[in-house]
Amino acid sequence: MAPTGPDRRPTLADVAARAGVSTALVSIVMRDVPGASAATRERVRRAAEEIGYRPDNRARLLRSSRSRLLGVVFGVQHAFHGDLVSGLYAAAERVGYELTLSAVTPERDELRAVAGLLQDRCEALIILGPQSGTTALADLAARLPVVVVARSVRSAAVDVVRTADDEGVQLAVDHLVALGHRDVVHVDGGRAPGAAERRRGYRDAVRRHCLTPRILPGGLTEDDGAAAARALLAGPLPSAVTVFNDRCALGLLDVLRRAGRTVPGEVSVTGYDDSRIARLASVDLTSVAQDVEQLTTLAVRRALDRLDGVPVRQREQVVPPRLVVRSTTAPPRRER
Amino acid sequence: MAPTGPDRRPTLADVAARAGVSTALVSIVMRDVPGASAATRERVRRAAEEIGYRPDNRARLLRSSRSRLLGVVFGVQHAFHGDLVSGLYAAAERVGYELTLSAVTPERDELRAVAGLLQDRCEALIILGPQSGTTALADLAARLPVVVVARSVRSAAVDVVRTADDEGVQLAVDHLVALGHRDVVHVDGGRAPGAAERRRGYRDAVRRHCLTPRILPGGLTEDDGAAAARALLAGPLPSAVTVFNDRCALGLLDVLRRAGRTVPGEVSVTGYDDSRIARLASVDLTSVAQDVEQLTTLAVRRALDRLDGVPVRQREQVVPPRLVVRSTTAPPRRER
DNA sequence: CTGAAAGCGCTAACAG
DNA sequence: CTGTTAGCGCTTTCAG
Repeated sequence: MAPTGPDRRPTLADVAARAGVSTALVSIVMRDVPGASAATRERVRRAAEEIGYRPDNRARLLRSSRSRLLGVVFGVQHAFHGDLVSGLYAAAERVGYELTLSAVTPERDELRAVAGLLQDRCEALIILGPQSGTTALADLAARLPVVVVARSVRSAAVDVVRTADDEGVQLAVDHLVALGHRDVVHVDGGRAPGAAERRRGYRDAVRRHCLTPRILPGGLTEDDGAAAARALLAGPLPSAVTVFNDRCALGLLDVLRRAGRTVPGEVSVTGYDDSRIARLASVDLTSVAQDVEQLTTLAVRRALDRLDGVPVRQREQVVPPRLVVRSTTAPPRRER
Repeated sequence: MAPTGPDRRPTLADVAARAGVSTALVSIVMRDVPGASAATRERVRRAAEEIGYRPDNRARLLRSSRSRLLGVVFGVQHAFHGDLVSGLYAAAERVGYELTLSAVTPERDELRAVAGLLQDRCEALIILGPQSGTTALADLAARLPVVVVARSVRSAAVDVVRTADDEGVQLAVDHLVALGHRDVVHVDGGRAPGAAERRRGYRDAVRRHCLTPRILPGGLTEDDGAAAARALLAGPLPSAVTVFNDRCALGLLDVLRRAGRTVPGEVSVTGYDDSRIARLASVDLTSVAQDVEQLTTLAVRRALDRLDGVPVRQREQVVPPRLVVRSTTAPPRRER
């Protein structure tokens, strides 16, 4: 017996009528722009309050040419994307923009996620670690500014904001070598975003130290790390391992320890992402941190610059990573 | 020197002009509703295609009374919320609704998340594991249908779809007792959504088996589990532990194993959520699974029922959980 | 089956 | 400082 009454949501006109002014005035007051006396302002505000008025975003956006809306495509599974989304909200708010989110799920691919945002008339798109191919992204960028975060894209059409992933792994390797390790293996991320850069960073760093690179296929999940650990256990253990990301490192750690190998006693291990899990007291994984604050701020700024037609020097902005040393790395055990 | 040309996005009118028909016809064709001949349909479609027309959601929503939009509030940190969002997308699509997401982040509270959705003229709200108080939710429900997922709320105003969390822990306890355990401890979730129910389920089950309940304060993160494990290690170890959720169980497992205790040799452990992490080969945690498909389908359906004024029997819909037995539970070691 | 016309709720020019 | 006047792009009567 729900009263399905005529309780239409109050509109600008309702407020105007109640306050005895024109709708335009109400609009001015609601948007906090100059053009109304303090007295009127107060009266309008009260009227709006009394009837529980809330501006209609849709109508507002429809009317104004700029929607002040940024579309964000993110993977609902990726913990790191969660961090990025948090940062993006903050960054967007600082510049007076709103975010509309569109998730990529196992059943909902990037194409669909993007399509939804396009219909919402976002001014620009920020895509986190996209899986789409370069051409698809370029096509998209022909329609509106596209900023890709946390993945490098070889296309002049899209902007990229990413961490210097090669540098990140180099930091890890340098740290291990400084500790005295001479036998450092890398477990990679396969075709995941950033994996190629990290692999390269590893190779460069190892060569620079005149050591022999050895790369094991990994991936981005704990299972991939576990598999890599089993491969590692099949032969003589290296003294240190740099792993593609924290999740993978976790799986690796787990299998290693179950096999009775001590970390960092027999093997030192580094992860990547400085995720919450790495910070856990019980895990306490040495890891490479990405600067979320920086990444998100730059991404939003770049989107706005494109919208404002600000000339842009570098299409790709690379943010330096930071090594967070914890307890999974230590000097190698002396064997003699 | 970006050509800020007059390349306005094509509108209905543009398509109409190109196809030599009226805008109304185009609207009909684009929405796939009856009222146009196959020939016209084809012609309009081609015209739209040629100029790359995309309907403007905002305008569309503004004009039609029903937005066919469901607002979803979720925690960007919670892995389980990610699963729920995936399910909600699918469920909404099946009934011809769209989702608009609004994230709760460390800096963006539920209130803000909800405010954003209200402005977007969602028809109803689906809130995942809300932290808001009952009164706040009730106030909200006075404005539009509110469906709360994965938390029970004592209010006649909002609908609830949740797992029978008490039953879930009971399943775990029954399983452990069946294995022969007589000393089962529960590590709880404090004030987290569902924690009270799980505590109660534990207590009931233990009493039913004529055992003595013992509850340790826990929480929802790995660190909480680690702390609980340390507390546990301070005294004689129980033979089994049911933990509030998988993350917490993970932290507990880790500390236990580092202390040299074997699982499930000395202690059996169960988690809750059947998260990806529990399924990892290297973790392989016995856990209670929530039926995401069911939860999300019911949530969407309930929202629609409210919108359609369908009379509703039970405000709260409770979905049975399922125990997934893995390798962290086994018969207790005989001690004599 | 098709087209003309009237708004949805709001903002942006103006003119008073 | 205030009010009037046009629409934003679309859907929806209602005639033809």
